[in-house]
Amino acid sequence: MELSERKKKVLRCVVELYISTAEPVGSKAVAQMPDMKYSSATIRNEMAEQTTMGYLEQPHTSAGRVPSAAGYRLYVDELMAEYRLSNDEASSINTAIEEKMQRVDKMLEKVARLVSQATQLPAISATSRQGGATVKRYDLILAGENSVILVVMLSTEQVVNKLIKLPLNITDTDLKLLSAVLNAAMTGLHAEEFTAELLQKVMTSAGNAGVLVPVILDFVTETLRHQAGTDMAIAGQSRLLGLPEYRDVDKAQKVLSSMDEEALSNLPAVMQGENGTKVLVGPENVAQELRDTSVVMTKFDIGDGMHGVIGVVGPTRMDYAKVTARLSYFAESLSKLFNKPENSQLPESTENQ
Amino acid sequence: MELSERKKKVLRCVVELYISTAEPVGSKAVAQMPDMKYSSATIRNEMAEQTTMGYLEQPHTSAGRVPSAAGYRLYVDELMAEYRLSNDEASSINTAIEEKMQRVDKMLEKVARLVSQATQLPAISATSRQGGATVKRYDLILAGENSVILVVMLSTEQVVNKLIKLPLNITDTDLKLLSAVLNAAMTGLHAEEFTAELLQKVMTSAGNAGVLVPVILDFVTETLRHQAGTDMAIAGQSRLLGLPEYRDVDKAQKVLSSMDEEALSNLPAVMQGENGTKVLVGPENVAQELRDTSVVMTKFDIGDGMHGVIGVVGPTRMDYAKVTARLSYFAESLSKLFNKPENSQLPESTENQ
DNA sequence: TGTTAGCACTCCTTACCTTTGAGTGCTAAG
DNA sequence: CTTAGCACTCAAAGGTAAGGAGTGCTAACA
Repeated sequence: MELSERKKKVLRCVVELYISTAEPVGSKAVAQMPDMKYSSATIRNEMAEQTTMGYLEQPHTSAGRVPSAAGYRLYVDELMAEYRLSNDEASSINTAIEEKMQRVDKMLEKVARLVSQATQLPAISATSRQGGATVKRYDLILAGENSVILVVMLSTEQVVNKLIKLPLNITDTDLKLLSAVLNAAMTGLHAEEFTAELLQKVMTSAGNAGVLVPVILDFVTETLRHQAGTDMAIAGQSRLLGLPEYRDVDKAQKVLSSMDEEALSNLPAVMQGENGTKVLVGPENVAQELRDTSVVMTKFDIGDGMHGVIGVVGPTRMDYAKVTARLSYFAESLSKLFNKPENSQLPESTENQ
Repeated sequence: MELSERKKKVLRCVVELYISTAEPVGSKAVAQMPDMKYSSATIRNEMAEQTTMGYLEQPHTSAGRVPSAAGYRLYVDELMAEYRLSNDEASSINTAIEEKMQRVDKMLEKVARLVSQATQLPAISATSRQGGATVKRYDLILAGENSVILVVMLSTEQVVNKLIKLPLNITDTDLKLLSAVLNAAMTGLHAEEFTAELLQKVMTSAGNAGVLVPVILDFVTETLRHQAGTDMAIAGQSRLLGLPEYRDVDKAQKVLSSMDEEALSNLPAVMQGENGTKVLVGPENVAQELRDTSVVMTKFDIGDGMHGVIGVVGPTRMDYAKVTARLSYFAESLSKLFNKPENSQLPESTENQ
């Protein structure tokens, strides 16, 4: 069933007025909108009808209307005007990403912080991967008398290292052998393939430096397992408190602590398969605590089957157009960044001086 | 000037009652405390006197008394009974630390989370170092056709790495030369000593692989600066909202956002030199936003001139005895953990891409 | 038939007033 | 020096009234 043009227009006005004022919207206010050609009485009828249809709600008889979850849904799906980022916004996002992404190990944290800044809402960023990573190569560097640096390159092009202290002296030749053995026997394997038998086999053939094998294996499996899991960061939680709907401390606390906990760590799972930007309006959230909170999230590509998710949490009354636009742009820029490694840091900025 | 025994006893009662009830304390309530041998009238006089002395405050004429900052100070310094952790508490902290500290790069985050759990307050954990780190050695590993792994070992024995993609082919010999040049010219330097002239000099003498120098230099300075600076994590912010003093959303927001921002990143600086556990009561905090919030923090040792700080943020009315006891125990346990090197569970490792 | 002006009605919000009671300071007696 | 007694203070709680934004409905109008 399609709604009439007028219905759509009115609903859209109500949603947008409510988004910007956070107060129930009266027929008069709608009538006063620039290109609204109807009187408040007509709009009153319209709104009454839409209330029975379930798109609007009335807090009490003599109050204005507030969009229902269904109303928001319709708005997001059909009525929302595409928000086009200004060049300023776009380039400020780009330069922010560019500046902050120096250290990848803090990546998630920084992304979350940036997204939160851009949207003025609490933000979450997370990574997850479909399959498991494997090891691509091992290198061993003798560093001083009795320590060796293990450098491991993963199939994801990520490089991790570990400093290992040696109880006894091991020569460079020993390390060369060990390294050769490792690269021959222990590459291309998933976390669960590092078995005790493999350990035995590698240890015996690694000769003198074989004592290092258990430590190395421990480290590698731990790393791979960690890779497979989900890592996440949260930023800007305090922004929630600035919003009128969270003047109610209990409400705010529920939302914030469900962010703190794992309640939202299924965020990447929700995005499984999906592409583009996903909006969960209020009750569409599974978690009970988020019943009157909306979540907007989007995926970005890290390459090699790995992807990340960024999302924000806010009141159902949030500026979906702006938020989705900014989030998508972020995701796009991040994807570019990660998939263009030669270009050391810069995602192609649309139109930057 | 020493206070009389009776004065101390009364003050202590007031503080402890207020800590547990969050309501202004009346003379009657104090008189009813188990070992209080005076009538409410006597205590009334006592409290009136302590009010003029500045240890107590009266929200309004007909209300009970609330400890002032000076009152808390006195309590913390002299009156507070040492809280002894039960075996249960101690061992649960220990097992928590042991279980969670698998990966060092997430260490801060996990410590913060644990501390927050143990104290039921928002917690911060941070690391900082006294001097600045320097680079001890560079290694370059050719990894595939057109990428090279830079491995940098710092004076702190920390190892960091970065994968660099090459636009043109560079031979192993080129890298050997570059590596030699780097190790000769760019070790032992602090972040601020990496000047433009140095860059020029190294670039010219590095021959073919000289193009890599700017990237390397960028990475290294950023890393050193990062080392010198403070790294920190926050957890459990939402717990603040459960406390009656932060029912006022504006107040809560001020505190939370000053945690989010750098306002508290001077936390390690505050601990500079100091040892043991430090309590900052309300206005003793420099930051304006924290005027009616207390901070308790303590240092722990990571070894190699590096130390960490853990702290919690809460209302001036907080259970100082419990909180300081738990915090100290945490710090102690962490110090032990970090200074037991054969316990190989804690590699100093850094991930990079 | 769709649109609009008018109007009575609803009911939340705000302000103001009163009551209540916990807690005080002071005084006088023990 | 301590304590009982008492008048006083003032925030908190509750109740009432005025104000006003917004509605639904009806009737007139294009």
